[in-house]
Amino acid sequence: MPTENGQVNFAEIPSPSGPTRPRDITIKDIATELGVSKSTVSRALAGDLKNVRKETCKKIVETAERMGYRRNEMAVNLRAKSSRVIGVVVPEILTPFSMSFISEVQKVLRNEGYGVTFAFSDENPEIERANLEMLNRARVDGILISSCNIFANRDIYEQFVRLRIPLVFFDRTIPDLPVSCVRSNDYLKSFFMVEELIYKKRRKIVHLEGPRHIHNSIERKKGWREALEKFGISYDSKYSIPCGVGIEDGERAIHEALERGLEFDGVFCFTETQALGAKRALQKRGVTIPQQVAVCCMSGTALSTLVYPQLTAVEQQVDKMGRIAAELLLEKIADPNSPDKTIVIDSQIVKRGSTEGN
Amino acid sequence: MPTENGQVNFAEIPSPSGPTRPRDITIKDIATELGVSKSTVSRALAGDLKNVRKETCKKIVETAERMGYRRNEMAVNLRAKSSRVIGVVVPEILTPFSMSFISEVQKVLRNEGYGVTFAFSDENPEIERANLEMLNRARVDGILISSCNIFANRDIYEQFVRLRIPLVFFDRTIPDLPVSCVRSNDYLKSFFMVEELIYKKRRKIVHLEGPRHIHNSIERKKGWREALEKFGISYDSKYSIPCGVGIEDGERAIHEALERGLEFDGVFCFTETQALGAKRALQKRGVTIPQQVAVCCMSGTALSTLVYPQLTAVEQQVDKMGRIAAELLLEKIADPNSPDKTIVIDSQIVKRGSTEGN
DNA sequence: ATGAAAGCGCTAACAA
DNA sequence: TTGTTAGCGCTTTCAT
Repeated sequence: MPTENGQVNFAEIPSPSGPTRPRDITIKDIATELGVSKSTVSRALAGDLKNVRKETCKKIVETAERMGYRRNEMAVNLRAKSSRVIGVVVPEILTPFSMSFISEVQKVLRNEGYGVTFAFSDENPEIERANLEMLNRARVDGILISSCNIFANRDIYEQFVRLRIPLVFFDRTIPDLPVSCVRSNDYLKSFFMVEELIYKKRRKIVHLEGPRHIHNSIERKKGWREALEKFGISYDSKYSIPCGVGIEDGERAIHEALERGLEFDGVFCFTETQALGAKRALQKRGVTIPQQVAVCCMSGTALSTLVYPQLTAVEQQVDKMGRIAAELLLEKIADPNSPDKTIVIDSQIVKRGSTEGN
Repeated sequence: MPTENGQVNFAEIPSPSGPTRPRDITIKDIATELGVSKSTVSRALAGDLKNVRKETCKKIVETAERMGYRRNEMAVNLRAKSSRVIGVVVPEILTPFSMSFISEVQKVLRNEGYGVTFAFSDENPEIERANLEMLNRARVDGILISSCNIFANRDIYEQFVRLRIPLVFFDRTIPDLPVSCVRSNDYLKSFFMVEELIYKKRRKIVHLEGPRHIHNSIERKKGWREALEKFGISYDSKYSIPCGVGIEDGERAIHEALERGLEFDGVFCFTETQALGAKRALQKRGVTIPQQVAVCCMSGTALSTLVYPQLTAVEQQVDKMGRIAAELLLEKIADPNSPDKTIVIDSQIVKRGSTEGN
């Protein structure tokens, strides 16, 4: 419809692409609406009661509300040179360990006003690298990472350290890197678990080793070996089977062991996923668990009690690890020059026996 | 150390707070270094071969590399008024369902150059609301959500629709909302599962109902009821037990049923978490599963086969749901006026029987 | 093929 | 107490 002066009123013509997204309200809009300046609005909205009259403040907050103003974090972040986002990088997301960790970290950091974004490496250093680069471009304020490989991405970790991007490792840590980290006492826990199996009359205990590119493998193997020795069971390399960390890896390892005619009445796995694979392999062969063969691993959480009732396990205190990791990171962010800390969680060992029946 | 002209060279004085984070390299730095303008650098880095001489381009890309330039996404996003981030909101993160979904969505969207950020509602509408507001302030380009309550946050969902922020619901959808959504055919799958139990000679099948505030509850209950009717088992309201979605809820419901002396040989649960609770309750009472009582639920993924071997389950095709959800969202982002679609996944029903022994 | 300048939305130093 | 102004790092007209 033409207006009085014969001009076409564009507002009335539906655009060919239909209705479009309404422009967001900015502080400038509020300022114009009230006839004050942007800065005053900014100050009022920030709750700066010292520098803006209470009355003006109230007025501004109200109109902001009314107009549906929502602060544009992108602009704030650009100015502040800080994204208020923390990146969390985990090697896998299937086990309760990862989930509980993520959940706890999320809780702590959100509470401090940080957004949390996750990246999953899928046990693949290439993907881990891509993820780290992505987080870096996004200018995250810090990174929590459980590495999938000691060697492969060391150069990036070091680069991040040089760039002074706060980095905290958890669970799968990297030796000799100047960063803070949290991990559990792998040696102690694995020693304890194998000891448990022995108390349960198992003598021929296979160990599905973790791969060399994961630091924890060594400690856990040591725990297994020394527990055996404590009870006079001499080390036999046939019983230590190198094995990847996936379900299929665990499954294959057990199949092969059975194929080779290896005799065993217990399996101590490096990961929960291996344990699941081992379980599957044994069940396919009709071996009952834990009657004929006991399977054990270090598990994520109390939830595991329900989920994997047949597996003997020592629970790691994942939520504690999550909380500590988050706090270490916050410390580094607050003061990049604060000293690095390594925290080993081994205070309480929570034992859980496998359900005998089902 | 004073310089030649007697001035103090500040660079040599360690700041009291120790070394500080080196300033990031910007396009301006590169421009100055090469004596060209910011615009040229920007163009070259964007690979605009039509508007910058090949030679200049190469020179710029090289120095960028050498100086360790990393594009500042925050600035890009502010200018583009788009964060290139998608938010995913899920009610819980314990079950394989959520994990698989997240994993799949992540894969698809990262591939399209989007960052993905997750928020967990913990089955609490207040938290869900807070999360949505947070995502909104962060100006996410779109949101994938599985709602934790049909009623509670309807106003926000509608607000998002009005603001034309692309929103796609999955699994737990909301009736009569003008948005795209993906879900499974709850009726069909639950009918099928109960039918399975009946084929296995169960006649007294308890249903742990989902709460009224979740849409899927109704369909699943209907499936249970009609499967019973198909086999001439008449509906008895005592066998339909209202129940929350948590592990504890399932546990409590079964305890109470046993307490009341209700006789049953099967339990059909609304959620996996309920099923875990039911399992725990039965085991505490020494009831064997599935010999005395069969427990079943709709489960997340093939992983469940390993994780919950005692539970009969119909697998939802979660990865497919994830892929479709992501694609629907991308469609909406590309064209906000594209028509809403509702996709019901029911093509294949994957059956899985419970392990009898262990 | 390249440069100058404006502007995304916000905050903060400085001025009034 | 409030306003003016500059600038965070980038892209993109428009001019050269």
